[in-house]
Amino acid sequence: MQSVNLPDTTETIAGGGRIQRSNSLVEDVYEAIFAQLMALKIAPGSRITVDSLVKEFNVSHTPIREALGRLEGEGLVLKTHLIGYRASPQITRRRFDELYEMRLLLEPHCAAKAAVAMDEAKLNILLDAAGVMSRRGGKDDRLRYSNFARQDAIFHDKIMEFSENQLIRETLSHQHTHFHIFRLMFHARVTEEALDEHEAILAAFGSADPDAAARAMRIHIEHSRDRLLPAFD
Amino acid sequence: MQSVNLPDTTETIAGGGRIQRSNSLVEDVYEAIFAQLMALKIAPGSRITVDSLVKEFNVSHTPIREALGRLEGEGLVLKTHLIGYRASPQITRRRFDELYEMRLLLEPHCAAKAAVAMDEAKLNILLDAAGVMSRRGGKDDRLRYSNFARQDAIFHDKIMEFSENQLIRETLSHQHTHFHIFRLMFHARVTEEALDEHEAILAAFGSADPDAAARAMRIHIEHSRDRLLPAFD
DNA sequence: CGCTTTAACATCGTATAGGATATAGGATTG
DNA sequence: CAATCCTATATCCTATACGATGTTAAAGCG
Repeated sequence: MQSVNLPDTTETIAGGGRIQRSNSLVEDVYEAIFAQLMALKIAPGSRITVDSLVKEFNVSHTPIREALGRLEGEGLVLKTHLIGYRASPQITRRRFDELYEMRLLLEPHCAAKAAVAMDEAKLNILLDAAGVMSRRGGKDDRLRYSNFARQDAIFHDKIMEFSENQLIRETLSHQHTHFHIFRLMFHARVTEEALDEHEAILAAFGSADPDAAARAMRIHIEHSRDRLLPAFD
Repeated sequence: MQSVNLPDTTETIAGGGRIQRSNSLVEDVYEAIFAQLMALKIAPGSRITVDSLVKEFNVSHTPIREALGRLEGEGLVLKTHLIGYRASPQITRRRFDELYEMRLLLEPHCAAKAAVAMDEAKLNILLDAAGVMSRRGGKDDRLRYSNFARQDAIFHDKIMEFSENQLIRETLSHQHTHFHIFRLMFHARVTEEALDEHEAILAAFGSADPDAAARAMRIHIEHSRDRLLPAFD
């Protein structure tokens, strides 16, 4: 009788009548640790002992070790022999620069491709993701930023999806997990600027203009970089 | 008393006198499975049962599961609950296209950066990696291709290293593992063309010309793609 | 005060057992 | 004869106990 005190993902039935098979314990444990990393409940660099997770989740060593191995493969945790696991350290300034250099190489190009493939359905999805409607929704700053971070992630991810390069999409999405932790650590404030930039990208999509989309995306990423840069001071 | 019948990586002493601590069993098992995947001893898509590895390596379930988890995190194996692990399936045509699209976005840019940062020491490393000396070395076609594949990988990786973006380097290196398996499956023949293209890149590096380097890299990748494309017929 | 020794502790790995599920092959039934 | 059901085996999944080994930190000594 084991129980992972977590979002209950055991045996859900989708609308189509398809039975979504219940996840394995490894899966649940993985999700649980992942969520704790993303929520900073486990701080970057801090140690993660198997035993503490055993007690916390009420499961045995086996599935926890396997889940930690998977997290290690994804680069979210590190392992040192005979010392144990620890959360990956905070992103460095150097890594930050590298990430933005890569984003600038990939995302404008993909934005241009997405603009070509744009149609009304996709545009609506992006409008929704950008949260144009709920722009002035937040009162609490922290909650507001949390919402923005999620929206921003979905917005970019959807554009990558529409650009029809799954590999690039996965690559950036993977990097985003690290980046998300970095942003949360400094709970950067949402600036109206970022939302304006999103709308500029949307405008380019609206007119299905690939060059304008690439340009708007480039500017957005560059400004995003510059907004976050002070975090390293 | 357990023994992984594998390249003996237990306790090596580097030149500097530093003691490289003996790897954990998980590490050894990971390396062993990885090597088998890269050597096609485990075919893409084929099942990988824990028990068979237990018998083969003479170790218990625990480190094997942890190592398999790590491989899963890296995308080299897939897991289905209550069915088990299997090697990731062969790369699809679609994925192949996506990979080359991404390479074309990243590598020419990095080649240009590398050209700017080029000096004699780096150039010599690249000349060595390109195997300019041993160009006509191989007699056996298969062995010859195996050598070329390794050289090509190192050549590109070194260029990424010199372009000083570790993230891009890691990203491409990671993709290369999948790509390597694909290439081996079709044991493509080495063409003199590829070696000529490498030398064209080297020439651009020799004159520290970033534009020429980017151009040569772009051409090389495009040709590489076209050479491998017939594999999908 | 600094170094060495030692003891407590944590991690790593082994071995084993039992429950759950998938897959294959045979038996039953229409 | 074909389709369905059922049983048996292999495999996976998890839990648990134990031993081996290395780390860590405190204690002792020069």
